[in-house]
Amino acid sequence: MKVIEAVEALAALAQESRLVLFRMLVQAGKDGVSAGELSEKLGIPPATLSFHLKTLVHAKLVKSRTEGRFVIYSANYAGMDKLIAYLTEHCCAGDAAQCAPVKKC
Amino acid sequence: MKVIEAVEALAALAQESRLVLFRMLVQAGKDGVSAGELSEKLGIPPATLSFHLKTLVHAKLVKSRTEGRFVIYSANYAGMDKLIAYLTEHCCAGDAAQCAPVKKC
DNA sequence: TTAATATTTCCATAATATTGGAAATATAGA
DNA sequence: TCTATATTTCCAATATTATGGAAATATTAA
Repeated sequence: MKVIEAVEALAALAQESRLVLFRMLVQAGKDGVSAGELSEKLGIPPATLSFHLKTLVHAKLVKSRTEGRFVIYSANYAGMDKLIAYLTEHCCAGDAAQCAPVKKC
Repeated sequence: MKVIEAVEALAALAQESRLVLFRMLVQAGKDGVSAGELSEKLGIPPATLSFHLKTLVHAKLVKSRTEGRFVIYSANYAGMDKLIAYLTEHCCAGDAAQCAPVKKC
């Protein structure tokens, strides 16, 4: 993962609405949630939510599929894995023993 | 870790100069690096760098100590651990098997 | 085809973040 | 004390991001 990609993924999560949104999608699992349901549950107007979803999709943390008139969004676990791997690597660089997450494993 | 704290830590890292800066501090280890040396190595003017350092310190990802006229900055591994733990938890919530970082452990 | 529903794009406004020169602050040494 | 060095704060310009109403697009069902 390149620095720019990491920055984009971090920026996508560095906003309260989007972090809450992402958590909701992670909890929803593979089935995902429609844009409308997300808008309603989060109390965010459709246009605003669409902007945030686009940001997360572009950062490869969320994916979408179309089902009829509905667009279903779901967490992209692979993208999140890459981000966590990047952070873990750079957190531990030079001295792995300093990094608790690795010690715990 | 609360959502707001996670957002602040993510935002602190979601900027290229700061992510590169943080990586440099992680690699430098406990000894840390002075503000001036960071400014020179990164090619960022002192005032701008000071702004970025303040952002990282406020997010608890970096700490500083004063040595004479110098201010030495170093990575706060504990803070980074908390962020990674938060992300790992919320990445895996609901179905731990989906999350590669956990499977690898 | 027409009406209803779902979502996105367009656009303007508002809010927040970034940048860096210049001045202010702080410490060390002569 | 005076000067040099290190860093931060102040401040204003610039850039980026967030917000949401209204219009546009797309699909379904009647």
